[in-house]
Amino acid sequence: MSSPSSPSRGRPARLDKARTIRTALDLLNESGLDALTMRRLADAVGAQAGALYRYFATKQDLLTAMAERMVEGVGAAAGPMEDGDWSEGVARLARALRTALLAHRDGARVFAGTHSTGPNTLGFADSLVGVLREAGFSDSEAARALYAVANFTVGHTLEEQAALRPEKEGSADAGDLHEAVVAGDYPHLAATLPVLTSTDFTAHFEFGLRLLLDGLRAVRR
Amino acid sequence: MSSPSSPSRGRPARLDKARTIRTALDLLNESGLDALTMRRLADAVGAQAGALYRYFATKQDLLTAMAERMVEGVGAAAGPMEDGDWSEGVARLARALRTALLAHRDGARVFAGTHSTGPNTLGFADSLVGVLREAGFSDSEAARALYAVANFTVGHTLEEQAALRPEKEGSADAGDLHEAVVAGDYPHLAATLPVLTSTDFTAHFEFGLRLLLDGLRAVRR
DNA sequence: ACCTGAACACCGTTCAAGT
DNA sequence: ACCTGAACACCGTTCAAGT
Repeated sequence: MSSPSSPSRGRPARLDKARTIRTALDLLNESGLDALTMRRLADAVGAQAGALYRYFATKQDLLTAMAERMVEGVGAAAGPMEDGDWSEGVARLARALRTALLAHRDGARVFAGTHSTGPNTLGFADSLVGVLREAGFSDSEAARALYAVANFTVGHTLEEQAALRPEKEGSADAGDLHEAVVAGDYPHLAATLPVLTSTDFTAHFEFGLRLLLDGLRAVRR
Repeated sequence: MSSPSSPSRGRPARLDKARTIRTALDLLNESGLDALTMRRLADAVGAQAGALYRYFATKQDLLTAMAERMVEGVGAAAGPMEDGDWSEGVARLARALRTALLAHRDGARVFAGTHSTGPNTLGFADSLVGVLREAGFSDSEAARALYAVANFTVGHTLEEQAALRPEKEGSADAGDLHEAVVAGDYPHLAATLPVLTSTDFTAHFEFGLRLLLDGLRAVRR
């Protein structure tokens, strides 16, 4: 029933999977994904790097477990769906996903780089598809809408966290964009530069989300 | 006028930036992003790893140059915009971006991980914003639509290339998803499983793109 | 001016050996 | 059963020295 260890005799296992994942997420928040190494995680958890491989076959495995834990609870964000405002239900789920990813430094990068099939990730997907199916959308419309909303949300949050990252000498930021647009021949970008370099990412996200929801309204006829 | 080198006397520079980028993209196609190391690239180009740093300050710099080169020409995809079908213009640009990313192994990953302010990237952005502004959209609508379309397209293609990647023992694929959905309690995912595990990514992409375009139609009143 | 050679400070992963 | 210690085969990056 329990794996990889039962609470049997012998040493009581100084390492356990859940605590290791929590520590890894703390480390992520403190130092970012690039600084999250198996050696540093082992240090933080009080063990040697090799010991981590008893619980995670690879680093990718660890990252998948972190991604799964990051989206805990987002599937419940649709709320009680009695009144049946499907578009508000979808919006709430999309916002909850973005919020969950934003809650951890480089959260979107971790999530985009993994493919969890755990209950949190699948629970989110099931909720979103469920809201749409119960609103009368076909199976294929609902499934494809899930992908559209999820891919937009992850793509957006990837950009958002990249833009908010402390620019470490040479990595392009909003200032570079401004410079390049002014220097080059981009009349339309120049005209829209204030919006393009705006840091109101919530407004950008809500605009894209509205496009998708209005598009879904049009699909339903 | 020329940097970092003028065609002066001395050795004629066995390395040059453009050729190095081309070789890097070839290497990417052959072996994927994880196998693209400065040492292997140096090998392929007939030099020592350290020599690459005369042309690229960091590996991130190289990746940015690769991303910029990958999207060469996508800004011209809107076509001659006399007739003024803005939605077809936007659609063509989005499709051209996806196609350009798909043309290189891990193309979306490289693109998502960088922020080029080069002429190809900005040319694409200027074209997309231009199509919308000339169709009567406001500056902020056009700018935000650019982000929505680009973030969706990159997010989608990231997923598409991840799904198509050769599954190397343990990385989740469509089979794992099927298994997890059937094993767990996900009624809506179970019902839509055939669509969810479909590999017709063009259909998925076109559906999401249509949502965005229909949403934009609704915005314009 | 351009590149080599060699080093520095790391990585992820494996596995015999200890307890 | 669980973990350590040490190794293996790498990394990105720097920089004196050569030509």
